[in-house]
Amino acid sequence: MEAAAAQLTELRRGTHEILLEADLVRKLSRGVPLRIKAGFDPTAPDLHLGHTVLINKMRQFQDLGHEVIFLIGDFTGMIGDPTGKSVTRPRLTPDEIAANARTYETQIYKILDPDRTRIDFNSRWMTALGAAGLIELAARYTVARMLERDDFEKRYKGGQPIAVHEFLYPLVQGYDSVALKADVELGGTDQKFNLLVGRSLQESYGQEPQVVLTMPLLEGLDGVNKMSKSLGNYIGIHEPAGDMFGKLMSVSDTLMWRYFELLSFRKTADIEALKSAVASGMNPRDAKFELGVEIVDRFHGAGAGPQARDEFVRRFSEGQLPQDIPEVAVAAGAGPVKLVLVVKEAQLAPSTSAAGRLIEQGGVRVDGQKVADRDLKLDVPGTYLIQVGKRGVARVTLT
RNA sequence: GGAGGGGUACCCAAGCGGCCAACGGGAGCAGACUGUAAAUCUGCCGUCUUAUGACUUCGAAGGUUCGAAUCCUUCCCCCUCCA
Repeated sequence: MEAAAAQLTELRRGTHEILLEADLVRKLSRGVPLRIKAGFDPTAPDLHLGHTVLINKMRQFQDLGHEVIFLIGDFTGMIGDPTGKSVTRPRLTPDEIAANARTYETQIYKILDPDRTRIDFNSRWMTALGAAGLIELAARYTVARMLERDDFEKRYKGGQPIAVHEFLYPLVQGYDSVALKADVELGGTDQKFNLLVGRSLQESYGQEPQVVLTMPLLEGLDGVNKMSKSLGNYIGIHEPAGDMFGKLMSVSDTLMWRYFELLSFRKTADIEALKSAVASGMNPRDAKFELGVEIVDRFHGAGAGPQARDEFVRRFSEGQLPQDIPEVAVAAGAGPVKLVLVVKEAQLAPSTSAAGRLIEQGGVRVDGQKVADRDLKLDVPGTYLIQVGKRGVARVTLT
């Protein structure tokens, strides 16, 4: 195992905050593998790159020789992390939880080492704790300290309701650390309060308090908002290699470095070298290529990255047609059909009106020829190569 | 319980009897420029296979009117203040 100082340098990368860093150094110096804990929602996982920031950090701990616990909060899921908006969630059935856990596995093992990952569920100890245990747990924290959490504080001062059970969320999450004897707990910056409760509860139960390490929320493709599904500015880890690569390429040069920092497994020094190469004339696009290749390789297997890059160059830099052109059959009936209808039927536009607009704007090509006439009709039967915008292509056969 | 404000297209937000398919901004899409960068500029941004046309849309349902997102009635939902 590497020296504590060397480990710390890597661990600091991309990290928002480490509390307390001195504690971490002390723990690392013992040369014994540490227990790293991070909690996840039991609801159906559909991870995007934003989520992987935290998982990457877990991976980093693994690479440094530590033990990682991927904790699924099936018990806390009943409470729902308090936001003031969310209502208590219905309990998932054991089958649903098991299914979600399996989905998690297929996703996280693209990043984590299965041999050094433990998946656990907090219902394991929370159910056993019972009502009496819960009361005992609740006795270890005060309302005043609970109200330090800023959304509680805001709601309390603002006269918004806070249900009593909402206080249980941080307590249960903290108790997980007690049950697991966690050395370090990872979480997003928004988790800071909950993570700190864990520290305090561990002390109360006579344990050495965990180190809290928070990771920033990754900016989405727009570079402004956090990456999230609802904002549509995300890259899902299940997306096809081509889409994944393309989306990474569309990221701004500034954001690219942020992605390198939080998503790449390259050494920090490598990234610095790349940065100075770009500063002295390297095409930023080529640096971005490297990022894209690394990420696509990770989620689609070695080799998929270079392939996606080559296809990207062929397709967009050289303007050639893609390797695989979807074949679409459209039943057109008798006589010539309007192109707008064909475009709609081939799912290249949501409606004929939209297809018409696209034609007017010069966004539609048939067999490579730009179409100018909105009312253009195609002969039936026949096969046509139809292109819409930069991305939409299909070989459409009319019958 | 009392007083008041509001619900408009993906989001924010004008409109308050006809000129409204509905101002403006954001997002999105297409085009130009490029490294499919970003930024910028231009255009589009309800639907409909026959379109100076029809149909659907302004919380819901009714009503008044030649004509309503705009007026009236009832209902549903949000928010603010007082108790």
